[in-house]
Amino acid sequence: MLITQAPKGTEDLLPKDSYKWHYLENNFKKVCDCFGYKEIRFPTFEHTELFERGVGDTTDVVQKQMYTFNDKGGRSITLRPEGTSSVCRSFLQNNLYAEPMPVKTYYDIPCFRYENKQKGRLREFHQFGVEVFGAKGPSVDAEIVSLALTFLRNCGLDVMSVNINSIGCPACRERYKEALKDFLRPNLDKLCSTCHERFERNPLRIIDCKSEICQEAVKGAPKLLDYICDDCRDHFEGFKAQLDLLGIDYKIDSGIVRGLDYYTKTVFEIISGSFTVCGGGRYDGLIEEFGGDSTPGIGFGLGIERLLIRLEDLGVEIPNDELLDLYVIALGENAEKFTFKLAYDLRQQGIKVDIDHMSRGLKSQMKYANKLGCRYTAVFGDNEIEKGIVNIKNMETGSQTEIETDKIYEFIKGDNK
RNA sequence: GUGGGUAUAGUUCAGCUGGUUAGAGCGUCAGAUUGUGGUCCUGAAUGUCGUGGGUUCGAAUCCCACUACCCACCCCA
Repeated sequence: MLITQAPKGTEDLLPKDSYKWHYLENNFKKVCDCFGYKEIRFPTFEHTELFERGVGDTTDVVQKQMYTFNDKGGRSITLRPEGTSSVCRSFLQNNLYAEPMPVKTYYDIPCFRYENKQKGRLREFHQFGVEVFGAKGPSVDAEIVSLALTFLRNCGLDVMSVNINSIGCPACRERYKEALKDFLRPNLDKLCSTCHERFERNPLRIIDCKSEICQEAVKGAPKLLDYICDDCRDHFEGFKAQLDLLGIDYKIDSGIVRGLDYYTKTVFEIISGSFTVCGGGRYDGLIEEFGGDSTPGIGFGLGIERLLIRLEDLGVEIPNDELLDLYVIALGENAEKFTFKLAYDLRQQGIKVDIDHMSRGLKSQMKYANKLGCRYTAVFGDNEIEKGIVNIKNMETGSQTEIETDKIYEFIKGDNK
C-alpha cells in the first residue's frame, strides 16, 4: 500500500496538467525579468540553525513544522520551510554585498512544512519568491507589491485585495507591546487559555485571536501603527504614497502580524478568496542577525498551488501553448515506416509532431489526434507516398489543404506567425 | 497538535431500516459496410465496496482501530 501512496501532504504533477505550471513559471520569469530581477538557486536543505536564527526559534514554523534530521555526518539538516533565510545565507556566503546595490533576486522552489493537510496547504508546496537587498527606501516595497500584482493579473487572477501594515522596528514594537499589555492586563483572566500564555511571550498574537472573548477584550486596544517611531512612520507613509503613484488599491490591516520573526516595518498580504496567495515584508535586521553588515532586505513568497486553486475556482482557463503542431496518421506498414522517418525529420527542424505507435485504424488515430489536441493532421497511405502530395487538415476549422509532402515544414512554420 | 465529517469502477456519485450474480453518468477501448476527429447511436472492459479486525446464519451497509482526504482551530504560501 505504501508504495503506491505518496506521503501525506504531497502531490504529483501529472502530464496533462504540467502545461499549467510551465505557464505560471514562464510568466513569473518574464515579469521578474521586466522588473530587473535575476534568478537565484540554492539548496533544498540547509543547516537547521539557519532557520532557527532566521525564521525565529519561537515561531510555529521552527517549533513544530520543520523537517529536520541528522545526516550521516551528524549534522542537523532541515528541509527549507521558506526561501528568505537561504537567500540571505547565500548573499553573505557569496559576498553579494560587494555587487552593485540593490541586489534583486527571484526564485521558484519547493518548500516543506510538517502540518495538517488541507486545501491549499501541503507539506511539500511550491512558491515563487523575490528578495531585494540594500535598498531601504519605500519604493522597493511598492515595487515588489506591484511585481506580484503584475504577475497575478497576467495569470488571469483579478479577484484579490492587497492588505498592508507596518509592524515597526524592534524598538517601536517593544514600546507597543508594553502599551498593549497595560491595556489587556485588567482583563487578563478573561482571555482564552492560549492567549493567556501568549500575554508575556507574544502579546501581538492576541490581536488576531479568533476566540470571541479575546476579540471582545481587544476592542479599543492601542494600535501598533500609533506607536511606531518617526522613521518607521515616514517609511510607511512613503510606501503608501508609492502605491498611490502606481494606482494600486490597498487596505491597511492592522491585524497583519505575520508569523516569521524577521519582519520589520512593511508587511503585506495579497488575498484571494480564502487564501493568502502572496505574503511578505521587510526584514532590515536579518542580514545583521546572520553576522553581516547591516543591510536592509525585503521580499515575498507566493504560493503556486494556492494560485492554481484560485484560478480554477474563478474559472480562469490557463492557455495551453504546448499543443502539437501536427499529428501524422499512417495507413499500412509502408506508410508507418514512411511517417516514422518523416516525423523524425520534422522534429529535427523543431516542429512538434506525433505519430501512431499502436497500429490503429484511421478513425482511432483521428480520435487520438483530436484528444491530444493538435493544429493539423496529415493522412499517409500508399497514394500520398507515391505522389508526394498530402492533404493537411486544420483540426480547428476542418478544412483541408493539398500540399507537397516536402513543403510541410514551410506550411506549418508559415502558419505559426 | 486538537475537534468534526467522509472513504463504493480511471472519475463523480447511487446503493432504502444488514439478505442471493454491487449500479449509473462521464472517461477509456471497440464498432457504425476496409481513407478522416469533435455531435449522435451501438457494444465492451474495469471493483478483494480505503486497510485490518469484530458482531452476525449472512456486512458495501452495524462496531473498533489504522490510513488518507475534506472542514474548523492553530499557523501560513
